Amino acid sequence: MSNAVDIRTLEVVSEEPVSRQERKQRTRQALLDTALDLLADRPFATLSLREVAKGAGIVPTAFYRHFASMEELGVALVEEATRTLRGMMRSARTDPDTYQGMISASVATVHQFVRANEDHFRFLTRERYGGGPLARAIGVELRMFSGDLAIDLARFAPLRAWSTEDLHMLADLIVSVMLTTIVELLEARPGEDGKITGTAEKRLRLILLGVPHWKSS
Amino acid sequence: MSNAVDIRTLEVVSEEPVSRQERKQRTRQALLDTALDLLADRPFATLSLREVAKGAGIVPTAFYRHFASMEELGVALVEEATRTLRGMMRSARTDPDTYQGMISASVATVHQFVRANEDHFRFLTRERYGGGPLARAIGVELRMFSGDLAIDLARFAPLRAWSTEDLHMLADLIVSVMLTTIVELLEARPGEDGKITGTAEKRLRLILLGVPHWKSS
DNA sequence: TGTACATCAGTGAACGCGCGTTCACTGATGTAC
DNA sequence: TGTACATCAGTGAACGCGCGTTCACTGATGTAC
Repeated sequence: MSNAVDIRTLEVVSEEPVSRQERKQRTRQALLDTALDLLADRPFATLSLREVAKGAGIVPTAFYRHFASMEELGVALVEEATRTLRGMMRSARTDPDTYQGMISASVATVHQFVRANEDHFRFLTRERYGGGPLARAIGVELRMFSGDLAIDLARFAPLRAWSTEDLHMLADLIVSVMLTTIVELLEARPGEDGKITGTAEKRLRLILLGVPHWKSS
Repeated sequence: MSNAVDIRTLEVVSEEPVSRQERKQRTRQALLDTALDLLADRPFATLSLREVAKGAGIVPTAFYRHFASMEELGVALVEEATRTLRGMMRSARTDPDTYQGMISASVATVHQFVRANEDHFRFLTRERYGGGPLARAIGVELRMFSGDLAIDLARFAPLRAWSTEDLHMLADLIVSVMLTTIVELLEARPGEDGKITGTAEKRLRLILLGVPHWKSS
């Protein structure tokens, strides 16, 4: 857990001069990091401004130098976490030209990103259905994600003839499998990862098996 | 919204004698109903004992005559809501013998149950990923649900040869589509129901199209 | 380079409020005889 | 059927606590000349 005590120690040790702007940015990040830590086992709505400030090593009133409210911090967290999500999407878009290659590569990418950014994914999946403005912001982001995926899918030969609507249906279905997989990975006990990614691949394989036989109506 | 003021009025109007036991049961139900009302737009963790008691028309300290804590009330709510879920499962198990019949009947059942019990389904989907004991209790229930579905699926001719593991994979996939559909229905604007159930049917149809071509490894 | 002033991230006291929980109580319902 | 006692759902005062937010402030960093 990163808090301002650590940061101050670092500042003393490494003698670099730090501008006021940089210090402010570091405190802001400490607030975001503290919130993410606290979110490991509780929903966002239960976080208090005071405990986040305390964790970041500042007095509660100084919180307002960075965010007008906890909700504003929440929005910043959504932005941070969805940056990770977009990174994952970009990383998965290496289009090998077989289904099986695409499936296992995608699942491997999801696995790798989830393990490397558990707190971001936990936050996203937990707040996705939590209601309120954060859930709405995450919903918008996931719909963009799904839209991008639909565009990518349209390039695949077996899907060239599909209507836009059906492509979106397929993309949503794939996203939903991915989200289920992400939640399973986050809830997994150690050593279960292989089983979970294996099941995820099976699910995608089954879905894509139906594609050549699809008729829209 | 039901609260004790209404209840007392009713008691005065309808002159039936009410046993102490019955009165207690009614107050307990008023607490559950109040909580469910408040949960329409907030996660469970943000409810306070005091506001639930107030909504049910009792003083905060009387809350303890019914539940030892808010968490205990939450568990009771999960039980109430999953009773609705099990009712839906039972209702959907009318096994028509074609895929298309099964698909449209199941989706229609889900649609009908969601619209008739929006608050129960909103509670379940919202708390499913909210962390804590409620999320765990709901997770257990959904796994049972999926297990029952796997057993039902095993009776279908095209699935007789499938391994237990693959049947569970398929059942989980179907449950995940159903949950996605439920959330979409709860977030829908008026008039969108047809589009949502249509998409849900397409998703299930695509999945089941793959079934005859499935090979396990 | 040195001085005088402006900026502004962080401080600390103070506020009123709703919270969960304790406790001794009340009075209607239920039971034993 | 009538009386005396037990039960127990709901009451109301009181507590200490953490909350978000206000305000005037401090003192290091930044800027103008």
